[in-house]
Amino acid sequence: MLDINLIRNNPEIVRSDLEKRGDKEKLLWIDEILELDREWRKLKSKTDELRHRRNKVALEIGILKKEGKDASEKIKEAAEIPKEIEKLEEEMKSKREKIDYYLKRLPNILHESVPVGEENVPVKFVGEKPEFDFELKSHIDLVESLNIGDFERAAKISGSRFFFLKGKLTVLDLALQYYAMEFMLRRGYKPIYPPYMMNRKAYEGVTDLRDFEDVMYKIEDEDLYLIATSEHPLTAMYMNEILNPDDLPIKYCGISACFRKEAGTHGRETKGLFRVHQFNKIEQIVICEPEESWKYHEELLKNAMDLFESLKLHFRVVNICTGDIGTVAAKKYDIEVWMPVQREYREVVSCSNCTDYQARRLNIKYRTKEGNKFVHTLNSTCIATTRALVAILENFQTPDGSITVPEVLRKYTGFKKIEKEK
RNA sequence: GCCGGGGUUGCCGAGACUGGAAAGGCGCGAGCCUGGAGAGCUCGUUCUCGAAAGAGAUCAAGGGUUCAAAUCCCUUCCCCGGCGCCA
Repeated sequence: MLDINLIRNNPEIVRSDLEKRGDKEKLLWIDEILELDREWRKLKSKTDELRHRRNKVALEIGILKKEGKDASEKIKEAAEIPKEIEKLEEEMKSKREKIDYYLKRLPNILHESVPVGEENVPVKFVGEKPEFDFELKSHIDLVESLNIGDFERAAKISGSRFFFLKGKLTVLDLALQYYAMEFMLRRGYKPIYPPYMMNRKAYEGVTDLRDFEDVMYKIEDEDLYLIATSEHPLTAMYMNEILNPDDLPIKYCGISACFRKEAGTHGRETKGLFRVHQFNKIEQIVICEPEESWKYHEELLKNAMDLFESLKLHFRVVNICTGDIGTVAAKKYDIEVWMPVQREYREVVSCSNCTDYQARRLNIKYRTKEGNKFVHTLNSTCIATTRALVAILENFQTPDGSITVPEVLRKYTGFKKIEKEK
């Protein structure tokens, strides 16, 4: 959420940001917000005046009664005021609701380095594109031929985009999680398990409202939603708190399953592990003072890059453009791993600096000499196991159809190779 | 799920029965004092509107009663204790 004061005092900043995004609809909102805000403030000073009078009279009644004098005149006067207040309050409420509607939907102010347009800009390439002298199998074919997973039966009981992992592939998934957790632990990030469900109020603080409908699974008859990523509970956990600056930065390594509806992607990649309704993810979270957030944004990216480099996967980093960035992040990097079967770079990591956008919605502040200020929140994938598994299966396959386990994971799997299982 | 006790400002904590200006302490900040430090004293320490003076809001959340609610009534959430159920 944006600061209403920013729109009041520097509407041109907000306008030029929306122009950069090419969002003509929301551009029109600014004047409307300013007008509603003017009206709201007028009503506020009127109602405050009425309240002031009511409070004064009520106090006088108290004094008269204490002295044993007749207060019926004053009581009659005071009884009239609440009706007037109520009328004005209704008007104020409707203005406020309209302002909030717009405010909640206005996107964050972008960092100046965000590329304008529909093209993400590659900023870094790591490793070499691998060459293969045999015919490659897709990860789906590999899973099925090695009997290390089952898509058909998962579809039978749960629907498409669900999966069973079996045997050594299950072990590999857990090995990735443990390896990533330990990797982050060594870099000073505290491992943490969040609740897998969260209520609506907390959810609205962390996510884009349109995503909310397309992505979230709702629990029937409960005010609860399955988390789409541990970023959400781990950021929302400090809702309505004022943090001690000595406790900052907070660095977490979230470990959880993630649940996503993937509405609006019918027909695209309905089978396999790439786009699924449920997967495991190790996430990086930083909550820090505003002055430090750009430093930590680079740190989060570095952590994820180092991890993928240690797995010996070839990837590139892209700076996400205005057309793709969404409403919450001020700047976002993706890591895209080379998938040799599709001959494409595909997203495996998303690394965002949300600046004070989530903090303002969630009301998370920290104490400073100049008063309480909003913190900055950042998040990045460390590893989402299913997409990493796709990359590993396709990049580490051998001519005989087996899979070589990446060196760094062997200590956790206890085996070097995945061959056809019974 | 049932019974009982709770939720007050950054933290602790009084006020509730009997409605009438959110006590006191700690922490933090500014100032006075000091050769310096400490102690002591004074002021400040949430949000909103306002150029300011000032005003309003705020006692878990929401509603009700009342001229007036932290205080009385209702609903919901959360915490603690006991009982029940349970991997």
